[in-house]
Amino acid sequence: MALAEESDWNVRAMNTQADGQRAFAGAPVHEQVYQRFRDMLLFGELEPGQPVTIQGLVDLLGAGMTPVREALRRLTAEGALEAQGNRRIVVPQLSQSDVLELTQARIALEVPLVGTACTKATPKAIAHLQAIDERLDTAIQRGDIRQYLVENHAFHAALYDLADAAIFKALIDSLWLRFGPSLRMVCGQVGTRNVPDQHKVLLEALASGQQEVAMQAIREDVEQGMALISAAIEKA
Amino acid sequence: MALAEESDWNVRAMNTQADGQRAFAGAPVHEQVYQRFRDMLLFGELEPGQPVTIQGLVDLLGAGMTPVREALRRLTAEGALEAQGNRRIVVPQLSQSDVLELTQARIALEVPLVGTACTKATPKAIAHLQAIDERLDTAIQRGDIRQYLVENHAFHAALYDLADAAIFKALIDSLWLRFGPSLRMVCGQVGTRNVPDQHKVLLEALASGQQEVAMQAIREDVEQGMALISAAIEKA
DNA sequence: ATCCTGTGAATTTGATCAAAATTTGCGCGC
DNA sequence: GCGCGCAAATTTTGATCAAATTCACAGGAT
Repeated sequence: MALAEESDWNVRAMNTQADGQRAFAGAPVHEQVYQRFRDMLLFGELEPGQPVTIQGLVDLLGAGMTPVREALRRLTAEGALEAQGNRRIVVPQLSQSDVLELTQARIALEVPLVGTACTKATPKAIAHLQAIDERLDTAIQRGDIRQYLVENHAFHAALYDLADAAIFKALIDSLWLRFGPSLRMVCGQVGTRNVPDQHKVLLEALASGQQEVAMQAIREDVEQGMALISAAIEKA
Repeated sequence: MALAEESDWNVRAMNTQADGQRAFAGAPVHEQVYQRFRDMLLFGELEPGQPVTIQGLVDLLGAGMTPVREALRRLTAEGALEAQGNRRIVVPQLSQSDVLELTQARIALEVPLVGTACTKATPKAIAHLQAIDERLDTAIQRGDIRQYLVENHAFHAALYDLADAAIFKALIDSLWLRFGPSLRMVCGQVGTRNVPDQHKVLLEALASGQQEVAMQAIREDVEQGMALISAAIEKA
């Protein structure tokens, strides 16, 4: 399995140390496994079609079987993983119609959410978004695919947080998990340099409160991004 | 303590089990637990705010701990249950802003999906929907709240199945799970007789291929239904 | 081609450990 | 003498694990 092998992730060791107040020190193991695997899906460390075995994760992360099970079940419920009827779990492979449907769903949810975000944007929040976008540009110039994916996700996440709409956010997160694994294919074929985005337009519209412009910008951002995925699938 | 209430729904649960869900006989236990609890949420057998304990389900469903855990983890991932930071799980209580957001999300997803369904509706499928709607009316006339909820859900599920859009369907299912527990409050206060619906308009529009009319009908159906929930919450 | 069987993984259970909530009990002030 | 609050003990529940069981698939024998 192609899972990254930096797992000095022995949870037990960390917990038996001083009862640390660190980021995930107190969190349940199943939560840690979930977060870790979720990042791997979102940031291109797993390939579509790749089988995911419970045993594999148990061995790799040094965690017990039950927490791994729960994390996988949770990800399956979110559509991030696909349970084939027969006890097998795989990273989903998107068909062209899947991509089309994902595009429509993203537009249906993200466009109105940006509309809401536009009415609640503060100068401070906009500055935060700009800072993320600058790091995003830096990652592109360096050709750092992984960092690009991280910052791009952070940008959208921060944007949607503005709207203060937990339910929309959860639905959108679910969608991102579905196409996350396909992004690596895109970057592998297109390269990060040619990735277009509407972030600059969006930021200006947010700053000046032009709701319609912002909504059109996110719509195009979504369409462009998903079109890249569609093209990448076509070639493969 | 909430033991009284818990034993209440648990008893009901055992009764429904005795009635026999042979359809899931061969399915894994965690799947069966999931289906059962999901039905309980959707069809008003659980109250918002009610605590859900793992061990309670273990004892009363006679299942092991791991399958129950997995089912609950899955339901929390779908937003059907709420994990309070401290290891406790409860049936979520919707605030007014939650209801508003749910309404917007339902409209954002269900309206376009009905648009798609409209282009794919066959006479046979429409007849099926009409059959469900008739059973729904019968349930209303008999004042059978549970059956009304079942048929209403079946109607919408069959409608969305027409569109053949698995991702939209999954997102919408997630939303239904969120407001399911609140429906009982609605029926308890309003009674089933006064529940309005746009199903007749919708069916005619489907049959004649009037896409815009169908979309407007589902929009109003959603708005009316959610308005009832909003009103019920206001009184409580 | 069908059936049998071996292998490996998923599923499930019961036990064990840890954390949270509840109750208990004691000292203190009124 | 009578509550009141805080802290320790109890008890309930959740989290985790290791072992036993079940299941699906692959290869070989009939």
